[in-house]
Amino acid sequence: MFKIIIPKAPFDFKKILKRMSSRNNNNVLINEENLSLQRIVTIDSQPTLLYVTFQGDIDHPLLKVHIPNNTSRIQQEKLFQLVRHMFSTECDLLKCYDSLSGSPYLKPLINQFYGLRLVLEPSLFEAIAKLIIYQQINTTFAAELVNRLMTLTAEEVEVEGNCLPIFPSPESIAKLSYNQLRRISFNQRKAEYVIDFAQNIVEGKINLDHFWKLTDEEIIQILSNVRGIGKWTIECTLLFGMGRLNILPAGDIALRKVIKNVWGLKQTPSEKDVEKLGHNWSPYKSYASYYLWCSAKLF
DNA sequence: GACCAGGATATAG
DNA sequence: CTATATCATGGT
Repeated sequence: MFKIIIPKAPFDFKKILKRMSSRNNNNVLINEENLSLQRIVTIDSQPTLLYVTFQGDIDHPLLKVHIPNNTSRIQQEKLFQLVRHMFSTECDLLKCYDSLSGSPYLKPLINQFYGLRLVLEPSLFEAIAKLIIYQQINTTFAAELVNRLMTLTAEEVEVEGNCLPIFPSPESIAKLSYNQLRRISFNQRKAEYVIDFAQNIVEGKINLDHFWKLTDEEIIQILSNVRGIGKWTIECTLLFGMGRLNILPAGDIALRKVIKNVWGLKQTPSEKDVEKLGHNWSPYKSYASYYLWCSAKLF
């Protein structure tokens, strides 16, 4: 059993998968040849296999979502909604490109990444926890820390011979001790940030489900008061965790370096320089940030 | 071995 | 309000 979801065109699933592969997350199983993706998502606090394949082409895209056994209608609908959310199927990219293509620096990127959409984590908690882990250290090491964390909490589901790790729930992380994370090479602060954040969620001091109704500014207000979450993490939460469209993490070191190269600057621009460059990318600053970021790694 | 990584905080001036 | 030390490990 499966259901077809029709994303807005243009929609390039190959580029989307390539982007996901470059982030080497162990809890996502990607097959770039079949254009398929598998991972475990949580629906009604129940681990559920998400298995998506792609058919059609960039301008006539079809996402085929497999329906797991023993799921109710309501759970199925939540799963489909999650897929739309994860792959930003409803975003009007043409309008976005129209707005950004005024910049001669961005136009080549739009051609290069045409049809590439934001890829969001299925869970906002997972997105924020990972962002805290990704602060400051190089991305391969950060990905390794995430993998070690998943090994530590040891939740996984076997699917057709493949073990798919599950990113731990807030409850699961909240139970850990700082020393457990230190043993897998978290520094003391990172261990505190991640565990304390999870405890905030468990105790209900922060309600992430409520965030979807809030404006960017209201979310900034709430997250600013959380230890371990600063400007960069908030901006990335809005962008990569929630898919908000007008975010430019101007202080990000990777973004600043790409801009230096793309603009041919002598030295790396400051955060304020980047903000000035991007001030007329509204209301689609997020896709400018995203495509610049992607061009940094050449995926 | 130095220096930097898709930062944040505490502290001092 | 700006400047600086600190974190800790892996890649270059």
